[in-house]
Amino acid sequence: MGNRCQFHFATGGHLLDASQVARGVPRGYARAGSRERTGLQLSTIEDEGDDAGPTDHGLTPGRAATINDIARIAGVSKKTVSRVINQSPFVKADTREKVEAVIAELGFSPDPQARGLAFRRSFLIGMIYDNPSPNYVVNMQQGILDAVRGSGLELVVHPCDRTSDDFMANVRGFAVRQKLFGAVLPPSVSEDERVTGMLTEVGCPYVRIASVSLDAPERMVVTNDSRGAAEAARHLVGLGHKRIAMITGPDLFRSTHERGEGFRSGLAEAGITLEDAMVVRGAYTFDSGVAAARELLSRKTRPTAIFAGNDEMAIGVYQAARDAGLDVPFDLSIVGFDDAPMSSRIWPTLTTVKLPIRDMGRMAAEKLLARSRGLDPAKLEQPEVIPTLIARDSSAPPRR
Amino acid sequence: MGNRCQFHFATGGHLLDASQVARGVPRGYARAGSRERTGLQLSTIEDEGDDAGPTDHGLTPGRAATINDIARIAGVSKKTVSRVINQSPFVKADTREKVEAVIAELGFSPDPQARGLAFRRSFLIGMIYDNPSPNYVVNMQQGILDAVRGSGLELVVHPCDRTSDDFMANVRGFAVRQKLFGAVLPPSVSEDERVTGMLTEVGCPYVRIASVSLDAPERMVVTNDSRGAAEAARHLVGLGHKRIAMITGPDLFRSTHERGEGFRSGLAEAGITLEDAMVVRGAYTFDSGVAAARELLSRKTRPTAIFAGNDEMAIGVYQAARDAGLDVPFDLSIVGFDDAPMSSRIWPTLTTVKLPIRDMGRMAAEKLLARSRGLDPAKLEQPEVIPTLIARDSSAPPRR
DNA sequence: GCGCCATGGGAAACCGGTGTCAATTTCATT
DNA sequence: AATGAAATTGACACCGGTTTCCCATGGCGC
Repeated sequence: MGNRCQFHFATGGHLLDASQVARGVPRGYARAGSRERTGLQLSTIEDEGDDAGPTDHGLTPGRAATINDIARIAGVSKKTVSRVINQSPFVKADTREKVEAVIAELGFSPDPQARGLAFRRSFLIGMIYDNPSPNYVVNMQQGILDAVRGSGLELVVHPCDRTSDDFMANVRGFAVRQKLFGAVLPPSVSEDERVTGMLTEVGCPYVRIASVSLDAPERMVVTNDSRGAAEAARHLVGLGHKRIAMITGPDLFRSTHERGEGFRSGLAEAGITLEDAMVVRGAYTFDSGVAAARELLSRKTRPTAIFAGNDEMAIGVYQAARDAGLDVPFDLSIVGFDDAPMSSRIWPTLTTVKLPIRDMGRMAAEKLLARSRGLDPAKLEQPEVIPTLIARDSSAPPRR
Repeated sequence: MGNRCQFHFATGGHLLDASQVARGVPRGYARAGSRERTGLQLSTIEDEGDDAGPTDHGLTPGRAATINDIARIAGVSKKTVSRVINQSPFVKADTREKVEAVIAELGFSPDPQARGLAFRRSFLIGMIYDNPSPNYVVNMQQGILDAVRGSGLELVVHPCDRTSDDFMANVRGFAVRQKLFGAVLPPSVSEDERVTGMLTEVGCPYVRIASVSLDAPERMVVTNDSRGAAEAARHLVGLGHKRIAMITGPDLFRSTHERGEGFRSGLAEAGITLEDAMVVRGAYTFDSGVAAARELLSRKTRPTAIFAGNDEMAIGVYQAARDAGLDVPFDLSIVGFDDAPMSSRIWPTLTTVKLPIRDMGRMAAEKLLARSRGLDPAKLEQPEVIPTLIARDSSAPPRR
């Protein structure tokens, strides 16, 4: 077996050969400034090619350049290099240029670990979630990465189980140990006050993503689920439906309430009342959707349209409809929520309410970043995220 | 150019107040050993509750305990504490116990940044991928996390675009800057020799996940896609199909070849030849599946069964079949590959070949970890991952 | 020419760990 | 009891940055 990077030692091997330390990677740096004691500047990072062939400066080849190398070669102290890196305004223009030239030439980039150690804060954003939907999770990750691209920040994923005994200790340990730069909390973790309280206590910045404002604006990305659900109601009403039912999510989720209320009020606008008998609780799972729909469809006067709290359950409704011999959309219209990938592939394609999850992730990360920049007020007061209705083939006027 | 990611503070704001530094978090530690110059022991971490109320030792409250505190209180040098943390065998039993008691009492846990700085290696595992399937990505992340739980390692996700110009510089920058503990490379990144070559060059350990062995066993998790595809072929042959077609993936992917060859040889076992005319290239996307199936179904003698290289395309076949007025499975049997979540929700449910993605992620991470432990040979020589056929409702004997 | 003040820049300590290497103990032997 | 090897332990430098504190410099007003 190859012994590249042997880490064990019981066998006498020793590990992590220091000679294997990586080489430098080129970067570029930005300008601008603040006061001394600037603290935690994120550098603008561009991964350049390997083209910047450094002329020999007496560096050990194979060893990444450090701030000391830059200082020596540029003929300044390391503190001055640090000032340049951190965009301190107290550096004369020509000194700055000289240092930046050396930095560029050697492809120097500051070590995040060393920087983090000195800053008492890492350059890691944690995404802490307890959400079973791969689509949601991946899109949100993408969004967060969209926002941090080039900032030197990285994304650490931390799925967890909110019902587990050690949930709080686990999350706390994660945040504290990693000295997180910030945490992004999607539902349902975002709705857990224990978590936000604990994060505040340990000094970890966070941004919550939820269907209702639960915190200060700079710590919230609010998705107006209620409005999306109302939109769904209007859509069904517009098609001429009167006997309308809904399958809600589990009580545990804030979105269950918002989507329920939104739908109810959307119907109310048209003078239609969502009867209690027409509301069945689901669990945001496929199976619960099947069961709930079966129940609804067995009513003496069955609904002509069903709004499910999420797509997963809506797809379950398809199955119940099939079992009942109902034709979708003519015998039964179905509307979901989320726009899961499946929704546009199933037949008939599912009318649903789409949440721009990736954008939400990006916005959340941008709020986290805003603190380290000039506290961009525009970023901090981003308007609510408005879901959009995507009308597809699962909804149609009720058969007369 | 957009100025997203401005880090300037022209506005004078400075960030991340150092006073926000987090507090300590309780931990426990493990034993075992090696020789001096041990290096990089992963500690066993248990997130205990907040119960370990430390008796006063004159620590600044609100500040996490450091190795210095432990040393002072235990009456030993910090180096000895370090030895205990790193499970060095050169510590007398009673000294170790004394130190461990203090560590437990104060809930001390070593700072990964400081440790990483000294080790010249971080405690981060990078998952570097270019894979559009949320299901694949999330499951693999889960698997990796399954393996690293309690080890103090964290997972940093790094999606990327293999066709991008700065792909290599980007990945290299990531690995070098973060001094990754290791990288997990799922397809298609795992098949890119430029990446593995670069990682080797910069001294970053990695494990590749692919449908064929491309590297030393300790750096490979091999999924026998070929065997899975052969299983699919046997399944269809067993049902009595003779006119069988296949929709392959894009040439770019190794799995395309493996699945193609496996299917071909599976049919060959039964004396059936997969005619070239019955093989259409897809792109692993829904739309390409629809298009490919349309083409196949327009042949003078249309196939009675279609094997698609992945579920996404298989679902596309459903649509083409519907458009052609064919009943699945009686007019046309469909078999996919992956067992995407959608496959068990669509109707008729899709017969498919399931890859234990989560397990694959776990195995990959375990190989990474094995290096830092006692090089568990069992972990390093794990057998191939065998996909399993899941027979559902989309396949049936061909109509007479 | 002198004193003052604002600014640019450097020396040294420090962040919280680990590696090196020598000093101190412990213990079996002679 | 002296001796030498092996087992333990600690002092100190160092990882690669940042912060604190202080000095040097230069322009300006008198």
